[in-house]
Amino acid sequence: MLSKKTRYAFRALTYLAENYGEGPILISSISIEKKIPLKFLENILNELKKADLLESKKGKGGGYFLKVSPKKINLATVIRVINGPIALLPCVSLNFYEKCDDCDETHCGIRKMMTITRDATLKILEKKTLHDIIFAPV
Amino acid sequence: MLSKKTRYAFRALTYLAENYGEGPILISSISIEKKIPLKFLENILNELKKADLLESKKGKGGGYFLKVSPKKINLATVIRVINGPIALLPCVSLNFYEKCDDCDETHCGIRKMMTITRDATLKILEKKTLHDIIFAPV
DNA sequence: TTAATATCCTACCAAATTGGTAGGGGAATT
DNA sequence: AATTCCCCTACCAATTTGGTAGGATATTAA
Repeated sequence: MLSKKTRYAFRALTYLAENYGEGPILISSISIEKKIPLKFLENILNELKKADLLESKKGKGGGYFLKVSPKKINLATVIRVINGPIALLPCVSLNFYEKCDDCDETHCGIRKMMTITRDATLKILEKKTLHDIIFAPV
Repeated sequence: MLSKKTRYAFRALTYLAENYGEGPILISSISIEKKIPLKFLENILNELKKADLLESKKGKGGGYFLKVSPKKINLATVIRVINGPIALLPCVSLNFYEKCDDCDETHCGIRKMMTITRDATLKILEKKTLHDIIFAPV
């Protein structure tokens, strides 16, 4: 399951995507509009910025805004930044790989099944973007 | 990510699947063979039994064994019993549904994307069984 | 140049979850 | 009756999660 933090991240990003191209948005606006605790949100937006998804501007007229178009930010990227691995096992993760002890990976059947699962999941999450969230058909 | 407990469960079930039809297997055998802490394993097997995946026999010659064929136990079932929901959000879960506050579900774009993701994941996890883990091709 | 504005950074904290351990009770088999 | 083995309850330490608090730092406008 995605953490509450990740859900906050998606809601904040959705808001920024809806206002893409309209200049910086205040943290406090996002906080109020999307009902996310302000200081917690600060942290989240900062992480997204360090991951190069957002840019920020300080001082009056400042705030946060998407660094690239909503069509170029896919869901897998967001999840990896805030939530962590997408794969169900560390030994199957592409971005957070960890060897499992007591397991010959080339012959591990569990690993094979989880690899297939990961690929199916990624096929969706890497294709869908913030744009798809906003303009999802009813 | 799957918990360590779930990984233990899969390893224990794999072992039982390999010995399917050969009578009860001792907890202690599984514990030693698969290197799982004995008392922790007791707990896991008991949960799997309550979920109707295993049967047990007490007294001498007793132990645990699969209730049905390895081909009839799919991975989604195991994960749900030990790990919990498969969906990435509670409001998208089929077996552990919870309403999310401040969210009109019929219009929530995030929810739509997570539903698609869930379906793609389930398509694999509900089709693959313990049998597939054992006889996965190299 | 100074005041106002807004992000950034560090530290702390409570509650929940995870991954166990300990010890005995009770049922079945020989 | 003795043994074997499953079953149940309680406890515990470490980690993660979901925050809060307070100030430092950068930018802009007057």
